[in-house]
Amino acid sequence: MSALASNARPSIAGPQGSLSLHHIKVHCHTCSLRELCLPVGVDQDALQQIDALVTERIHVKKGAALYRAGDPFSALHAIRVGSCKTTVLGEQGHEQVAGYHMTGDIVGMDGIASDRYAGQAVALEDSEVCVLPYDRLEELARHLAPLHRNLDKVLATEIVRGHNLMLLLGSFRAEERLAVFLLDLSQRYRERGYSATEFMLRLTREDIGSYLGLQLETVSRLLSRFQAGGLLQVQGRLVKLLDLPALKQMAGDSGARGPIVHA
Amino acid sequence: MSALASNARPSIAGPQGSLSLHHIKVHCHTCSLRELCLPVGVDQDALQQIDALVTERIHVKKGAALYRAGDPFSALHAIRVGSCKTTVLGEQGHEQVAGYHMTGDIVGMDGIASDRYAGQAVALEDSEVCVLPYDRLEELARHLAPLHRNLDKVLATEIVRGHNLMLLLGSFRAEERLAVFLLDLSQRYRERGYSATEFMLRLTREDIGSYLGLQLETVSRLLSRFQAGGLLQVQGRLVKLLDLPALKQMAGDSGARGPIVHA
DNA sequence: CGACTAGTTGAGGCCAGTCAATGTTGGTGG
DNA sequence: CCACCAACATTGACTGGCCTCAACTAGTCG
Repeated sequence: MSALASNARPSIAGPQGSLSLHHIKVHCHTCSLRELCLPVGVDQDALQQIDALVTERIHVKKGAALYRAGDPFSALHAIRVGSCKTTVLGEQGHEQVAGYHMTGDIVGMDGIASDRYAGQAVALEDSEVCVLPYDRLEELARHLAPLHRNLDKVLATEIVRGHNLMLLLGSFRAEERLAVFLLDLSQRYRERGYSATEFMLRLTREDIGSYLGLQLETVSRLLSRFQAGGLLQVQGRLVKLLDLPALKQMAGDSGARGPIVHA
Repeated sequence: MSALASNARPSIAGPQGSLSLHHIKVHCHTCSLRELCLPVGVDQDALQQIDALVTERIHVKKGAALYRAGDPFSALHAIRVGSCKTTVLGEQGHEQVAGYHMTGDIVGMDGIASDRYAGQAVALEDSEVCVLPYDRLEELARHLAPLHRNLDKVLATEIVRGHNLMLLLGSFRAEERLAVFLLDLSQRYRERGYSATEFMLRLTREDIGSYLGLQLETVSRLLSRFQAGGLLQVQGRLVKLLDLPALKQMAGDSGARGPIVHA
């Protein structure tokens, strides 16, 4: 229904031929994600060098893992088409969703710290991923200051994302968390040129709950409640946001953990 | 009482004189944190270069901020003596403790993402901090591969710390969170040569609660409960861990959000 | 069509939040 | 030195938000 339900993209065939039906040649400088992904703001020459180190652009089936917890770390992964969830693993095997990632996002940074991935990344739909070998990336970054800077920013942004999530999990009540989650999705879809008000949830209720520190029943109930209140419309995984201002108010205006205002 | 209650350190005077009473000259290569801080594993020559970029080693009074939310980002801060807490700031002004940092830790990474600090860092006692100008650090890292690697690891470790905290806040119950917190402190004090079982909490109950997503009353109650159960002894901020195995079991054995076992 | 997974909704209970009163500690100035 | 004050901490009583358990419905895929 919505534009983003499909991942159709404009032509991605490069100008220099050599494209087969089953394996279309993709390059950074012809990729529509140029402005979202790692190479923002680098010049043409640098772009080609970055392109050269992306040796693999792999297809990942829905439900398959880009990498697993404990795998030796070797590369970051940039999502070209599709989406995935990342998870953290507790000592006793408990798993929690740590992130939902879409087109242009980079995942796998948790592997840098200990040379092994700490969690796993699982495709939520058939996806296409650029594999960025980390040692070559690091080496290249030494010569390309803008790339170096971008790489550090990507890491730092993930740190900030984590901090904001801590705030969400530590100080927000269930309905605030869900509102923040929906608004975050809305914004990210808009940034990618999709509808900000109508989109498909690629995560199950359970995954959303895991991500937000809630039970799946709570998520389901809240969505129903939001719908009853005219904030949105839900039909399975399809969500239509009807009242963004009200959602924004719910997401924060009351102040985190503020006194409950009985309306 | 305990060794770690004081921050007394062995002599820090360098060999090359030039030390005044009020401003003792400190250098990376004579700093006792060499093995904990940024320059782990770099050679003598590189160490001198890192040392050269640390233009300031500032003293921060208890309660004073190393940096504030919104300040333009210019430097990372390495804690040489003392400790601090870092916080995240919500849109509506709500503040939550995001980290407790001690000797050798590096703070201020949240500023890299947007060239402004997202939260603030506040000293919990009179402390001494090395200021690491970021642009010079980045520049130097381009020539010193080991430093580059260390810097990235520091960032990545912060990412993993964030992920683990998400897990803690999203999937653990109150007593599990507190047990994890205490064990984390225990381990970090041990790594620094202090007692792993007897230490001073530098955070108030409120700060601990904020960090763990709990109310201060809950923290207080839990500490009392732990004491009643013989797990530890508390007297204000002084904590003596009496039963580490039991604490560890409480921290995870039940499995996060696992079924409550009525003993 | 049956088995399975995902989602919804209801009933009830518990963990932790909230409100409130009291105790304790540490710093400051008379 | 001690009185005083403010910040920090403890404990109790009560409440309520979210979890837990459970039954039922709606799609999906072999």
